[in-house]
Amino acid sequence: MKQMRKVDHNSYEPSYAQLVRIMQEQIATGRLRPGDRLPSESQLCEHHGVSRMTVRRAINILVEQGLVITKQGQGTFTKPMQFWAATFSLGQLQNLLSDERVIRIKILEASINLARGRVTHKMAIKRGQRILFIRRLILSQDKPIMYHREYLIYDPSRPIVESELEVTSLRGLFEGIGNSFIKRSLLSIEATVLKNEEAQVLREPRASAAFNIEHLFYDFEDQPVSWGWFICPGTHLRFTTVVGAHNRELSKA
Amino acid sequence: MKQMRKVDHNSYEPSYAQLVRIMQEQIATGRLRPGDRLPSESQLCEHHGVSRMTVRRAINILVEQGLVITKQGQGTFTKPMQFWAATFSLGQLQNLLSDERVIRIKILEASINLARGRVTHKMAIKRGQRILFIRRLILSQDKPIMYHREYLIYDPSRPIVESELEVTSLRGLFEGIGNSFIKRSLLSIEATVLKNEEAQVLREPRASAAFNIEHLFYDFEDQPVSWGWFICPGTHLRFTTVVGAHNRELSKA
DNA sequence: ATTATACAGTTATATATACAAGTTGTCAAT
DNA sequence: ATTGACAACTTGTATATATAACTGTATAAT
Repeated sequence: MKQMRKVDHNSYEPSYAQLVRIMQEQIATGRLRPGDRLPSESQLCEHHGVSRMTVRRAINILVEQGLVITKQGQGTFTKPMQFWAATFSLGQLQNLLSDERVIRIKILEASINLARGRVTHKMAIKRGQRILFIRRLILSQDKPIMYHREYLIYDPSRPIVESELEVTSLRGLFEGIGNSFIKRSLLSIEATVLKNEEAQVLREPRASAAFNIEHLFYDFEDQPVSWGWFICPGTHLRFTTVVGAHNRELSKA
Repeated sequence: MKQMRKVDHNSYEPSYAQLVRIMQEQIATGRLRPGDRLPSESQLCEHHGVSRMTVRRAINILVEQGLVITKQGQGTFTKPMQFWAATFSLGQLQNLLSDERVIRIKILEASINLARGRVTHKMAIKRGQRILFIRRLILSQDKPIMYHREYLIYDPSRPIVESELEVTSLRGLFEGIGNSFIKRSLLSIEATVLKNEEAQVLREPRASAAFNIEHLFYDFEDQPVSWGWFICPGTHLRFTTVVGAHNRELSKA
């Protein structure tokens, strides 16, 4: 406790945020080792000259970040690094479209088909019902980097169809995809090797590695409205993350 | 506001948790559409008969879940589904080792090599320095499901070496990996195709798809202690997630 | 020895209050 | 018409207080 920095009440940084940083520092430097008990909330109050609510707010943020756990009646303890807790964000896809590069979207096909096979099951429609099928190629500097195929419910009363076709930028595509008509989405990522058609379209070597990101969107009536896949060659994409004690941006919570 | 369920003060469920569920429900059912403004905090206080701090606690949880955003001076608004916000957890690897199945770990090699090439760079050691190299095969029901190769700092004063070798269960492997000596870890996932040796070891067809999970562990002195890869054939692994408005478990925050 | 009770210390929940800070609209003065 | 001052309303920060729930330990009764 002696060697712990104190909260500066004259700083512009809120007390709770300072407290979070101080505790993060204690953990990252190893002054608090995994399994150690933190000073109790009342001790922290006294040491830093803040109220208990402020201390609790800071601790809650640490809990949220996975650095500590609280046990009622016992105390608050630092957690060992949890390998399993690592998460990868799809947001890293956005790295592919750094703003300097020119992103274009080329519509390879837009046709109305009759549903059959897996589509009927996935989108909860009857066999033979009409359905819109779109194939898109996403280009960066006129080089293909992603291949998107998608089935859409064909319903003239829903404006989603027209807007989907007009999209010409990747950002626009995803804004269109995650638009106001969508309540939630199921996503899954698989590792695949490029099929012949995919390799040809993407101008990649046959049978090279790729991510397959499948998406299934539901509207507010819990009806599927879109089912599709992004094929991203492995040469362009890599998901990275850091897990454990380290300085991170402070999410206001 | 009229059709909103109220908090039950006689329930065992804390008020703030009830409030979170109620607001989640409002969003998921579409009574609150993306972009809509929530009732102000004071309105929610009055409607539910709770204090403002309780309302704020509930709203903070919704912010943390990515369902709403708050704008000082304006209000709190529901967010449209964010495609980019989707995250995939490594914890899904644990599905591979459902407890019914017998998980074994077979050490294929454990040798002391002289560092050269990328290893020296990644682990911040000098060329020619001695380094431990381990190859492991993770088996489920005696069928190979993962292939792990790892470089470890060779330092007799550190007990990590012996403990790493004794690991015989997958859970133990990861607990050993994420042990108290590790402060943080860099992880990255790539899509690859199996090389000949990998395919042979894993008894998979040549050139089939796989995930390559690379890890780089640091100790509390920020020195690398382990660098390695898990090769997971795509047939065994798939990462899934749900994004948007849906009922989720309530993380106490 | 076992069980029950009391107590101290801890986190969890909830309220009431005050002020700071940001946004928007109103209204008067220019 | 533009500007500026101000009021009204919003979320953000922080304190003070009270009570509940849980854990572990010490003590007393059986």
